Amino acid sequence: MATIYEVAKLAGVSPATVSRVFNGMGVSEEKALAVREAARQLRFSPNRTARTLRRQESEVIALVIPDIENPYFTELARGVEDVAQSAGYSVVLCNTDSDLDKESTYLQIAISEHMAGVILAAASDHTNLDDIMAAGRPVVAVDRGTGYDIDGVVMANRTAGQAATENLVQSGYRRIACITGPEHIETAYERAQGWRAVIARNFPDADPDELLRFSTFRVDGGRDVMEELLALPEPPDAVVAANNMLGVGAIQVLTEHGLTPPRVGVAVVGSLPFTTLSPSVVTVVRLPARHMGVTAARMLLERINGDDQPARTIVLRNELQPARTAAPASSATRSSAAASSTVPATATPVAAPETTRA
Amino acid sequence: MATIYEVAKLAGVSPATVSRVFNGMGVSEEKALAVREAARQLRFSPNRTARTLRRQESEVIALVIPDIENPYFTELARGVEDVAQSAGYSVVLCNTDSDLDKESTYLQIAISEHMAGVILAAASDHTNLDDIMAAGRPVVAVDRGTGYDIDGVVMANRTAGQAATENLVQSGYRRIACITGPEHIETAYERAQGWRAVIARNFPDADPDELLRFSTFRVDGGRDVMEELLALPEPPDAVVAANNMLGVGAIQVLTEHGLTPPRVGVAVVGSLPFTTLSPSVVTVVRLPARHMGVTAARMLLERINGDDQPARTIVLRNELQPARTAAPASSATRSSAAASSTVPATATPVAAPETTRA
DNA sequence: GTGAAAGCGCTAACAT
DNA sequence: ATGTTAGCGCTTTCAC
Repeated sequence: MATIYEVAKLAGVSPATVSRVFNGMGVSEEKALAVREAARQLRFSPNRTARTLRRQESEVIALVIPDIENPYFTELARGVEDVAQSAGYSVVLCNTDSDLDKESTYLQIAISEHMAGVILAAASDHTNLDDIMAAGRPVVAVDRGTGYDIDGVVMANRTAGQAATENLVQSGYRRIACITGPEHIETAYERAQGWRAVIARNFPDADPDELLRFSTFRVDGGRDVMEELLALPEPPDAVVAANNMLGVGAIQVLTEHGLTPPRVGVAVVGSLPFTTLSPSVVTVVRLPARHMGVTAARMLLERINGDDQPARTIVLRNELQPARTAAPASSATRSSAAASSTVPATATPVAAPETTRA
Repeated sequence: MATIYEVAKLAGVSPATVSRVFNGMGVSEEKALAVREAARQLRFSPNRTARTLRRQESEVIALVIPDIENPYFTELARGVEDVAQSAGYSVVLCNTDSDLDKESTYLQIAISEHMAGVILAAASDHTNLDDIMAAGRPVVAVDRGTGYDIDGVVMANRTAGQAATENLVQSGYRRIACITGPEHIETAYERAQGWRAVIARNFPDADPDELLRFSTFRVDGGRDVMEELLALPEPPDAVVAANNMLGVGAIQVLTEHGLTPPRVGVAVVGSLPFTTLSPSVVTVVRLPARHMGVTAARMLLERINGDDQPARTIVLRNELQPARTAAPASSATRSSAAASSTVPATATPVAAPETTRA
């Protein structure tokens, strides 16, 4: 590739002038034109590596996520991308596979490539950010906290778990299980806490943890644990899945056992973008993943531009999309309120964020 | 961050020696130890930007895809990642949204960041690779060709379209529509060609294109076009969806109309990882996306390492997973062969690649 | 085996 | 407004 020196020579100016043209500094119209023409002829495109080395900062931001195959995270990625792109940044996606080593490798790369900042959905609560903080790179946490005092955007997880569970209770289910992710992941724990609270309130005599299962946040995890629950002497009549993947796994297993919802009630925290269920047989607590990405990207850009106000945490509100069908007749009383609170399947709700200072 | 100069001073050696230690060149055991210790103390990590500028090559490869929200491409990404990682390369994912401008921006970045190579699922057949070829960066095409004489890995698209259609014919369906992607995308066109061939052979009197629809390769596209088909005076009794997203959209609409498969037959080219359908009511032609990623990454690494044999194209074989249920009784004769060729829902077939020289 | 020194392509003082 | 120049941190000849 051509360099600014070659362009400068062809245009009859100094390298500095070429650089100025490409960085929007003050250059006379005449010379600017000559430079652009020369650059075009030589198919010149500035060497970002050299620029980054010199400037000590690149125009790329890293989005570090635990599972690229989870539509929740790809939706998040779209939000980040859209904001970043229009601000002139490119986004590189790093998939950690929930592996702390991979995650720390990517964070190290972010440092040593002088990336402008990082948006991180931490692999666990043990993620170490010492180095990247020391390097002065802004980091925004998404989906999960980190234990560091940094900006973050999270879902209202406890509320989401509660809403999902309450909906099942109101539909008349009475043995409601909960399938969630690894206990050391904040979202998994908090959504389960929401479930716990509703169960304790409605069924004070129930052994709270008999029907609670920690697993992975993946389809397989949902499958395994659902099988386990069905094999119980007294299986549940409904289940809360703490994320989309678990929900898919659980529904698959139920379907295979001939227990398609609503024969067994299902409520899922998270959207199911690629399911093909008949309209709304499962309750969904929609998580505004795209919006989370947009918000996080905006916060990161602010930090990149030097904003140094105290760290903020933004909690995004979720939206309940109740199932249209209620529990089968064999189940107990069902509130008529539940049946009436339906929502068209095609509704595209807008998530309103509620802001909190950390 | 610390530099090699600081490490060198602390270890009592020259910067060159520090560099050698970190690049596995011959250095005495004694000095190597001192360097490592100094590096540890200073939390030194080599500056990749400087290295890349000097070496004119970085250890990252770009994976450029049209839709990061499509599970087919994320599965592909996993394959690429696994191979790349174990070879010491990191992968950055670039989402073009099927937009030629975004795509060309990313290709430009790949050049100017001196990336080691690119794996590209082209946004269309108009993708311009002149610059990146001129820069001497290896490019491997995946999923779709590019019009350039470069390495590639593709699915057997025509065969896949045929297999999907044939399965519906054998199940007794007789008015079989085809929903496919944009005509200028190779995979969309070829899968439709497979459908065309089977229809022409079995129903020579049918107007071949009455039931053919080009759309986008997205859920919405599948929905819109499925609605259109159902509104026909004589709607189809079955449909071939040319990719996973179209399949999801089509099935959603059918379900909403109370026409859940197999009342209307559905065959999909591509896997449906997140569906929750009862076991195998739709026929799936499984596409080995992960395998495609693995293969492409291996080819790219060979090129990066200087291999300069003629360009190769590898065609991956697909695998038919027939629906377990056949057409409803209202449909015409159904071959008993179809009913017997079932496959357990849990089977995880291994895709065998077949190699071809371009 | 080891060190000295040049230079990758760019940007940002500084000087004019 | 424009040119000159030093230097970002590393790798790699070239001497020794």
